[in-house]
Amino acid sequence: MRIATYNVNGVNGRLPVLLRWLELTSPDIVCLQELKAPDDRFPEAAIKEAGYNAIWHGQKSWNGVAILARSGTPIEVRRGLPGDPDDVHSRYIEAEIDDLIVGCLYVPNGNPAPGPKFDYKLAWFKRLAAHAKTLLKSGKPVVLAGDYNVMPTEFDVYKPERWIEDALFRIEVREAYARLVHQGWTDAIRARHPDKRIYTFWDYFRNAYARNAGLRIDHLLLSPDVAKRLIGAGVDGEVRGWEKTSDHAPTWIELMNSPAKPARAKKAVTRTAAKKAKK
DNA sequence: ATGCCTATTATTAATAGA
Repeated sequence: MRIATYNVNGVNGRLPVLLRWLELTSPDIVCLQELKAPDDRFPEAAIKEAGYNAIWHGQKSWNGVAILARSGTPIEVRRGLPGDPDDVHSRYIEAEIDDLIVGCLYVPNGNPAPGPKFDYKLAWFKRLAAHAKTLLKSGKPVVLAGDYNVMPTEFDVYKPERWIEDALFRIEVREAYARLVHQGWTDAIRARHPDKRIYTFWDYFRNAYARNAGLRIDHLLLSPDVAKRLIGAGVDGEVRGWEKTSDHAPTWIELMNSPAKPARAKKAVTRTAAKKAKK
């Protein structure tokens, strides 16, 4: 099964692009960010027509997140992160889809940094990490997918030195991301492609896409059970080249449909056999 | 160091994004 995350940058303005991409790649589950629409302006009918059930948490002008599922209905289990009842931004929604828990998130941008927006980003990240830990402890299979607004390492930026002071790359944010992953999550794209330059975002400015001046800021973090089922991961980069497109590209993982026991057992045997053969 | 580009909201300019 395929799970994708896509910062659409306006779900109504990008609707033709979104529908074309859904038709083309048929992901089973989709996490959307930056709907930029209030709840009553979510294009439910068009999404339904495309074959998806959806839940969403909208907001006027900015933010907004949604989860789409092709088979079955996403059952909403949470909207908003715990820890701050005064936080009015629509940046987190969580669903149960079959046996899987899917958290769809949109981390604050945080610029300019330092400043109150950066403080909000760090505080939000702290709440995300606390909730992520709770999810891990639950022992359920979990995917936390979305726009994290952080490039984890220098390898994830076209020109790291330009971004040192930026809220997406400041050391505090990189460390917060590293600590989150260290809880026991797998950064799926990096796990599948350890040596490959991969970007998920290209600025509208400066002809960034044509120059491949990109950032890797959209991530799918997998709990241990889900990580064992990971058989593929990638970015639908060509979508970034379409007309009236988002500045982000859809980012996805492919999971084995059932727990990975038989395949893993086979692999382990093969490795042991290879070792013995060497001796 | 800054603008560049693109969207939304509200009316021609401001704000946010990354």
